[in-house]
Amino acid sequence: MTLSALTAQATRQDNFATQVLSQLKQDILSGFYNPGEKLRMARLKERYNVGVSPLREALSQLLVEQLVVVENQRGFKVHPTSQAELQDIYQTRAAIEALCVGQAIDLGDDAWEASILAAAHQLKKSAPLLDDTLQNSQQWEKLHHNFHTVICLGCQSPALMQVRLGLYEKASRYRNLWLKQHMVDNAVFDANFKEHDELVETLLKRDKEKAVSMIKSHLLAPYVLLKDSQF
Amino acid sequence: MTLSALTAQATRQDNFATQVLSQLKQDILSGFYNPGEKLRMARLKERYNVGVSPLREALSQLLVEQLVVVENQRGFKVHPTSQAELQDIYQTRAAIEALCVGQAIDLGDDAWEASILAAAHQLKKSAPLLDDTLQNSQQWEKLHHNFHTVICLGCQSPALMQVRLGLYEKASRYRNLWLKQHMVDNAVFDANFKEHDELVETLLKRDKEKAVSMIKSHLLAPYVLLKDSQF
DNA sequence: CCCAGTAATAATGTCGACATTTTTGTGTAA
DNA sequence: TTACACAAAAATGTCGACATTATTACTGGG
Repeated sequence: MTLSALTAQATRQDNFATQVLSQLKQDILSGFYNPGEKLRMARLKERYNVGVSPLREALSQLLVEQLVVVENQRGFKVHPTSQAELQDIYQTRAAIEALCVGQAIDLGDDAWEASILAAAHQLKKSAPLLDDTLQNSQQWEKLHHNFHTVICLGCQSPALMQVRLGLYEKASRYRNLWLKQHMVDNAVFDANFKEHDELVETLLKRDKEKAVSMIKSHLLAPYVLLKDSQF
Repeated sequence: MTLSALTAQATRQDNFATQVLSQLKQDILSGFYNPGEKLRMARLKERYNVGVSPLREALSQLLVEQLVVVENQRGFKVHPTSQAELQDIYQTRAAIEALCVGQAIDLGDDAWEASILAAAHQLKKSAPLLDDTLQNSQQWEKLHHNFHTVICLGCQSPALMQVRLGLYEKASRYRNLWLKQHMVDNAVFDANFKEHDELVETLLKRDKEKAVSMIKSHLLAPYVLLKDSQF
């Protein structure tokens, strides 16, 4: 216990289940495990260097987040993918994030506007690196997500933000699976630099209707690419 | 294991964690445990007749649903309540359910309309019993929730329905805590029988704007009562 | 050759035990 | 009396072991 806790450079304020949760989630979202793949305990124990108890706790949480499924006495599997779920997730995500943006425009203050400009700036600065390594691509995606998160934070609703995050994660799984399959990186989705500038402008002008509409199409753009793929 | 599994009349297709999850959730939502109350393992083991493993799995799931909180090495507590969260939950719930209703009006078919009429009928039939026992009151609340669920099902989005359910549950916790505190039953909230009739009519007419508006005010009505209470 | 029934193998779900940490209780000194 | 240090008690988090259940392999009959 002390051994692996230290080797894993664990903050002592997290228990094993919490650590395993984030690793396991990352592995599922990144496509390390395939949809529907059986998650045998022996293998998981070996990979994450923990016993079954923390593993089952982590898997239980992923169960609620619908990233794994369970059948009694038959263990855990990675949540299967489907065209129907892909569509549901992307469309619902667009609707939810549109809701966030709409409320943010009503409620956002000066600090909100400032944070948007800051996030947009960081995003733009990292854009030139896009064609570079996978790591840079992931870094850009992180900034991209941060940009949208900051916008949504203006809605001032933790509940909405949490729902939004869950949908983002599930969508990112489909995106990652697609990227893995097609051997390209995030850059494919994000040729729309201009959209961000225009979005910022629209938000600062508090043009609710246009901003909501832009967000929806912005988030559904990747779906158009993904929807005809095989998962 | 076999013993308690049988005494609890357990369907063999559910493991202990699943059974404990529903009981524990029910106990939290019903207000059996107080907000912020410490959930000591010894007590939980005794109450639910299981070991720590299934308990921790169930609690892990409630953690994701934000019905409990955890601090490392200090165990689990019931999620605390707050005015801020009360407001966030009720307002977000209204927004989400309005979204469901809006989409349902766009997508709902004949079967959807029929199911609404059926649910409304059942609800109306059970209304006369309202002043009766606590059990009838809970039965009515169940039918009431079913009525709204059926309406929302027209949106044809499992993701949205799941989000909606989570918010309903959290809202119901606040409602139950309030009821417990004020020593009255659900009937207080539901003097609005006419609203249901009018809502059905509006839905069948596909008057989206009016239906969305009605749902919002319908769901926020209890909040007006709750918001000035002490939790 | 293929299928059914059965034995073996493997994997799951649960509990009890142990080490670690937190909390409680007690006594001493200022 | 209050504050602090230290000891005792309790509670948490984890693992290994065990019973139960599912899966695979094998054998014999059709």
